[in-house]
Amino acid sequence: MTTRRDAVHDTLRRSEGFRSAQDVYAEMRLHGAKIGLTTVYRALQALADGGQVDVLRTDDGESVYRACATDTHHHHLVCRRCGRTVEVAGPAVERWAEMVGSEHGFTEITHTVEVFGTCASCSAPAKVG
Amino acid sequence: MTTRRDAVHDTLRRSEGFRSAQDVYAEMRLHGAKIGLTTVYRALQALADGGQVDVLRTDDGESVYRACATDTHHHHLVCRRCGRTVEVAGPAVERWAEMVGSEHGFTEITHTVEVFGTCASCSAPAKVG
DNA sequence: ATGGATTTTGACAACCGTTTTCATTTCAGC
DNA sequence: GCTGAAATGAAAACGGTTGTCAAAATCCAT
Ligand SMILES: [Zn+2]
Ligand SMILES: [Zn+2]
Ligand SMILES: [Zn+2]
Ligand SMILES: [Zn+2]
Repeated sequence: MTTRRDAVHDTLRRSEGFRSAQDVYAEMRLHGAKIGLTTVYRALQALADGGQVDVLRTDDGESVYRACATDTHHHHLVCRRCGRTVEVAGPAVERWAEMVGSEHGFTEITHTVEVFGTCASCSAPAKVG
Repeated sequence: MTTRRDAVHDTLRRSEGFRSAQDVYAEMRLHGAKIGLTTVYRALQALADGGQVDVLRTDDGESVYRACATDTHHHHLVCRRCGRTVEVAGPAVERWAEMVGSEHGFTEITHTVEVFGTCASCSAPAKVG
């Protein structure tokens, strides 16, 4: 059954931003979960395949996962400092991608769109003393 | 000296789409170039750092490089079958990304946008006989 | 419950793209 | 030519991920 998969999913849901497999694994172990790294990888893959979590690649090639609140197509605005993530819709972008694709004779058009920035609390001046 | 770097850059310029380091290395060796894989990696990194080539990550985590015609900010429409790539501008997307970021209090906003599809010649029915 | 087939698990090893290391080669300036 | 700095590349190390396979858990018909 899917006890482990659910545990992984739960850990992800409790997280604010995108998390790596090793990340998730470490936290689960910290909290006393009895699970192996391999299983975490498998669970995350399965969840991603089933569309229950979103995946993206960090600049250094790590896959990171997130259990998003909405199950409809959306994109992410993520703080490059703390990882805080907000789900954003972009109807204009969806249309633009479709158009740009078909304009050049391409079909079965898909796209990846991610927005990065420094969130308000991270760009606040560091408090001294 | 930039002899090797130039050679790598040239190989890239002669290519239609995005190429991996190992890809570029293999082709250069095929054509008799005396160069090591390490140097190809270093050259590609340097070119990417200098903004002379664009980089993106394939789904399986490989970095691929392309010498684009324009040196201004742009995005790519790439055929997921043959790799044919066309550079596209998206003023609307640029504005949307900025807006979505500042709306949520984010600063120093950047974005990644890639469009994939099947190009006209790849979606043409396979010729039989 | 019981035994056996089936699935899930996880320690460990293999994989693969990339980076580091470091000894050698190349090059610029003298 | 000589010398120090920079570039090169073979080989080893690295790190995230995937494959292997035997053990453990689960299911199911009896
Ligand atoms: Zn932040
Ligand atoms: Zn979209
Ligand atoms: Zn094509
Ligand atoms: Zn842009």
